[in-house]
Amino acid sequence: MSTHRASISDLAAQLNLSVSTVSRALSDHSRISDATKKRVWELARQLNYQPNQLAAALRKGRSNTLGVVVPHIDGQFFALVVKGIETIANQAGFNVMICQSNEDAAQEQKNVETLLNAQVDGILLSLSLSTHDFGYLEAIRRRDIPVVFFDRVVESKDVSAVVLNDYQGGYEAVCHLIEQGCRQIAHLGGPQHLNICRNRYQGYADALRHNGLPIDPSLVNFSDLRIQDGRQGMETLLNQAPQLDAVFSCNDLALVGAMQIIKRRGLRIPQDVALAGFSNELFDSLTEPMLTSVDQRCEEMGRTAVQMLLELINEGPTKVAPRQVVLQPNLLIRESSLRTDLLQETKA
Amino acid sequence: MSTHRASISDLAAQLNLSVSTVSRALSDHSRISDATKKRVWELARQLNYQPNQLAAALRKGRSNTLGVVVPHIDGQFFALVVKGIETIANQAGFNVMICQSNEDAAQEQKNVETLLNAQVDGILLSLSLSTHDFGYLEAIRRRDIPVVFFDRVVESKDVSAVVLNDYQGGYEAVCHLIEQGCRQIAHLGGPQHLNICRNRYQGYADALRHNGLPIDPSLVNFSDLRIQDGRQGMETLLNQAPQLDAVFSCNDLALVGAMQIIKRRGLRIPQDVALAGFSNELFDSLTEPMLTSVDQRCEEMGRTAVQMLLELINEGPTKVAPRQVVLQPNLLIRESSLRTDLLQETKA
DNA sequence: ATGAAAGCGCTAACAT
DNA sequence: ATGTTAGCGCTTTCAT
Repeated sequence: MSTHRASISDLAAQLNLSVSTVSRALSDHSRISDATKKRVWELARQLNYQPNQLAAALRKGRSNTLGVVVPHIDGQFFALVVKGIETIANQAGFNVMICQSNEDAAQEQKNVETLLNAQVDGILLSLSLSTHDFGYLEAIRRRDIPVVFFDRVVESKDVSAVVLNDYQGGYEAVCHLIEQGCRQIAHLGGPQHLNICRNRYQGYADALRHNGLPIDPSLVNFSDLRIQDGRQGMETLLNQAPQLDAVFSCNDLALVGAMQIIKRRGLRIPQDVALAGFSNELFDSLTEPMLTSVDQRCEEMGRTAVQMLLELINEGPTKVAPRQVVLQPNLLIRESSLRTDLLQETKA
Repeated sequence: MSTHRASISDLAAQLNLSVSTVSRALSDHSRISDATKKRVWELARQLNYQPNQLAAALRKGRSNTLGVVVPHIDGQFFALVVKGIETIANQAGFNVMICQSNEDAAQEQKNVETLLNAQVDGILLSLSLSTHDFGYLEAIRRRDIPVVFFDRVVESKDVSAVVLNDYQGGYEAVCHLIEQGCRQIAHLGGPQHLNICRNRYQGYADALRHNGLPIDPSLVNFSDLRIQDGRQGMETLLNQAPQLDAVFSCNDLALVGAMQIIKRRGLRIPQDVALAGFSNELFDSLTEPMLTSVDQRCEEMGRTAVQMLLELINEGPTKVAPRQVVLQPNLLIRESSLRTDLLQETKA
């Protein structure tokens, strides 16, 4: 017995049928007799027939494969988004090819080309931090391959995209701190050329304003939000505004740094200083106290993005108008901000 | 101008050449004149010709795609392994398709079938926790598709695999604790039916033995190693062996739980109790004190596994004998175990 | 140095 | 209900 893989024509030959009949039988075509179908299926099982998807893809002009480009796959956020993408894509019978741009615009462009050459049916794309020139995206449009952006998106009404409402996340977190009785709320902000950081800051500012609180520049510190930036930022804030009673951070890493400084100074969390961050990182439940944070609904973002993409693929990119979906964030209240007894720990 | 994608025959028609000549020119065949090559390349550039890899793959019987099956993609470990895999695979001109089994044996089998149907040239596989029946792997062998296992492997000399030396990791961590002056070293162990947990425990036991220390059952606690297991395990250990002066944990999550209990009891780390864990999780540098841990060389594992797979693909699976690569772990010493002044913080 | 022709395995008109 | 035929875009023998 050879190691030869059974093909449709093998089945056809053994059954004295034409390849087309076998092909139809395999796909349960309505005008093939039940008897024939049974014979075909039985032999296919026996010979362990597996369709050659490459050939089918070539013929049909459709690979049943989706391409994904993310800045990186390590780190909680994109890993979860990808998980969401895979779940839905597989359910719909699509394979997924994942590429990492490593935050590099050139690599991102190469990734896209790779995916196009692999004849993917659609692309899910989250831009690298260094991508400023979007010209190369023309290549995708020229090929009529649908694209859906997620999280890091081209800000345009002409593209399909799904993003989180970062503004709302900041707004809710700060409102929560105010509800807990905080009145001097500081902010650790990120690079303001990034829309997510800008929006979170805007949410912070508006929450203060709507509650009749002033925006005090000495309560705001911008940085790159690494852990050491959080430490340094907190030192600065405590020096120039020792009366502060809460911190809202644009990410959780900087918040951990801030927390270290606060503890070191002998201040109590949340009684003296309440803390809230952004991203609901895994470690938020490992610190003491556990950190309140805005959840970004990563998996949902992934699921939504694929659903939009599948729609574009099935309807044809010209028929469906581009739209922008905005997901609502989910504030997870933990010990670091809860001054009352009720501890609301939702999900993870 | 149509949205039609240029194909080889388009180029051939426009240049009054045959498709075969154009095909050869594009692949820089030696017996095509430089003049012709230049004409072909020029027009290809103009028309933005992109080869249809599907067609080439069908013809060549080679898809230039590798399949990867991991238990899950979130979580530091596999994300980093995948990163390593992608790096090398892309360098070698291979695409990568990633599937998640979600620790489910049935899903894992489906993933493998999906990859085989997608005509991948090789498969990288890390087994799910629930995989006990390896019969389905026969399907891969029947197709002569090379496979390399990593981390969670089939323990057999007949398969190619790359794993970490978990025994050595446990051994080194415990030797380090002994060097720091600890003599009553406790162990938080994982499920002993998992070879990684068993090996780490063996490393612990042998390190004690080789240093003339007794193995005291009241210093050992087995669990599933979630954070709450770590807390509970530590309570138990401290109750039944209050004299303990160090803990080696089979993973870092349980160690965090243990740390919380130790702090709560007012014991100092590392002066009263020194701590060492396993996996070098991201949060190890966020806790106070920072946690000593055994790094698993995730990216290197990924890189090594692809290299082995590419070798199998290029040489043919029958020509290269299966081999098992064992990577040496890397102990990262941080504050939680360092009783002297020298703080050795290597890499991240 | 170039061309003609076959074929990878499949699907889908277009017959009958 | 089944068969015939063409072709997806490419590579590769075999000619010349």
